[in-house]
Amino acid sequence: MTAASSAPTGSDVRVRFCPSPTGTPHVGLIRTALFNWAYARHVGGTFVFRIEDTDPARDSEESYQQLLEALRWLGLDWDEGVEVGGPHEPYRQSQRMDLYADVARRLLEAGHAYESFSTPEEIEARHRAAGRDPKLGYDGFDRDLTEEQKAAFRAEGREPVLRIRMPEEDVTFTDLVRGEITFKAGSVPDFVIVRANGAPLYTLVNPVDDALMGITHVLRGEDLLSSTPRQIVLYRALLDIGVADVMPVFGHLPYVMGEGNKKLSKRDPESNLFLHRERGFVPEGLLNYLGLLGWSISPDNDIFSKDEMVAAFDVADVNPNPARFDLAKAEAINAAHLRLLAPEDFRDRLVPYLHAAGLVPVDTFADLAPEQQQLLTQAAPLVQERMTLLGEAPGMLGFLLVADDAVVVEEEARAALREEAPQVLDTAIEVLEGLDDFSPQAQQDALRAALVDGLGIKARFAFAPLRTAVTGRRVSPPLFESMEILGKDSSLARLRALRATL
RNA sequence: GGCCCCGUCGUCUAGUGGCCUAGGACGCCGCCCUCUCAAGGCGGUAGCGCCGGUUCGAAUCCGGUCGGGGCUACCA
Repeated sequence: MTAASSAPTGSDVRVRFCPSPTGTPHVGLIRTALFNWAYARHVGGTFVFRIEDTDPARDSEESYQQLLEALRWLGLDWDEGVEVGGPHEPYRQSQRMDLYADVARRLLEAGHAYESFSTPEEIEARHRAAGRDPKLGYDGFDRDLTEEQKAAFRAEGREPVLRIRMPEEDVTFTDLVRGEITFKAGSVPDFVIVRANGAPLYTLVNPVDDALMGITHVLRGEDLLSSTPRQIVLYRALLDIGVADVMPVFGHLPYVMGEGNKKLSKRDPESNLFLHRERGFVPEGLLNYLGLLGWSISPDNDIFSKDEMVAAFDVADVNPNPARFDLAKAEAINAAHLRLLAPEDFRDRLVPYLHAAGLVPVDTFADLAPEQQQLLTQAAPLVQERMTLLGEAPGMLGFLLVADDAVVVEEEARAALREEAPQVLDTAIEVLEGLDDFSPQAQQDALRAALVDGLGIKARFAFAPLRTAVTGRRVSPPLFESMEILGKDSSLARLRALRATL
């Protein structure tokens, strides 16, 4: 038995992203969303965003909101689905319960599903009694119960679950990522689609909605690979009773791994999309990195934009082996995108991070006072190619945004001061005081003449004390440009302040 | 245990029988540049899990083996 696979192409392609709203968005989940989105955009198809909230015990509204925010932040727009609507509303499964009840009833009537009264304990007991492995799963005991037997069970107060009858033959399908895959007959037991209390399960609602929404390509995580034969069998039943029109093709995307050799866990902070955002990843950078997990755009380039990815992406090119989430590489990719940003764009994106650190009173550039706007416009270009994450902005630019007497000289910087520091500072103060032109070039010319040529101190040691005095740090934006932005008075005040402590 | 997936530098990958004495990126090391740190430039480090087979020729095809992973719920 082979799944039909005359896969639709071009604008007929319909893919979906259908997360359960549980917990915080996981980078692996987002990678799945990205590949679905990119594929839809690449072929000019439709990207559907559906929510699978059929587990009241685990689903939360907060998590739902986070999913929306995640996709919006990354710019993964959807054509149909929650919030935007579409021809197959509603797009939250919790609002589609009568649909499932109706399909389940028809499946039962058509004989594809049957009522099963066995408890897990009874199933296991039967396996033991027959000398079989008790972990074998459901044994098909209730497949052919008579009406009398069912009535007897009900009389005992039992309510049945609904199970799908698995065929006595192999189930084969062609995976877009992995090629042909066959599950041996008998290896998948009859599975439950509706609980005894009437609540439909994922095994039912996922294929039913895919069918009802006309999904043509199911691109999802590798963890769902083993449930594919059940889906295909159910899909055939849906085709039979007229609920489905086409069998979708499947593509199983490789896992995103964490430390060691295990799936990146939801408990692992690296899996948390928003944590990356807080640390200062830009959407361009994170998206690029996620795109590299299981896919590559070309043999000799790793840096690409969303548009470039859309132009090049095809699921068929996805690599089937698991990919390790490497934060160091992700950050390097992010740094590359930071450098690619237009100067004003980069500058604007700094503001929320400066605000979070309490360095500026508002969180958008437009709301900043004119003086601060001007300062940032001058300073941002000095740090654009020195930063990996936007979250480094407070550390890099903080000294420009605090009062002269609020500069904190870090221990590391003070410890690096050498014995000639007092002399260097005295000389520098004298030289700079006499300067009318406070441009970086003028400062440098004058200071070099006095410190390097005059005192015979190497440039790297001559300027270090000034850097420490002005910025409080051992590492900072270029010194002379920084002093220019601060202005002569402020710069001198800081130089004198450090000198006074030596 | 059963079923299924996966196996190229430390990591992400390119590679679809000869272009591969295996290319790129991150990391790491060295040098250059340099007011710090970056960026940039140059160079280096390091890999086809193993064994058979097919072939004139295999990272690429086949078989086996070993290793890793996932699933095995009235979760999704």
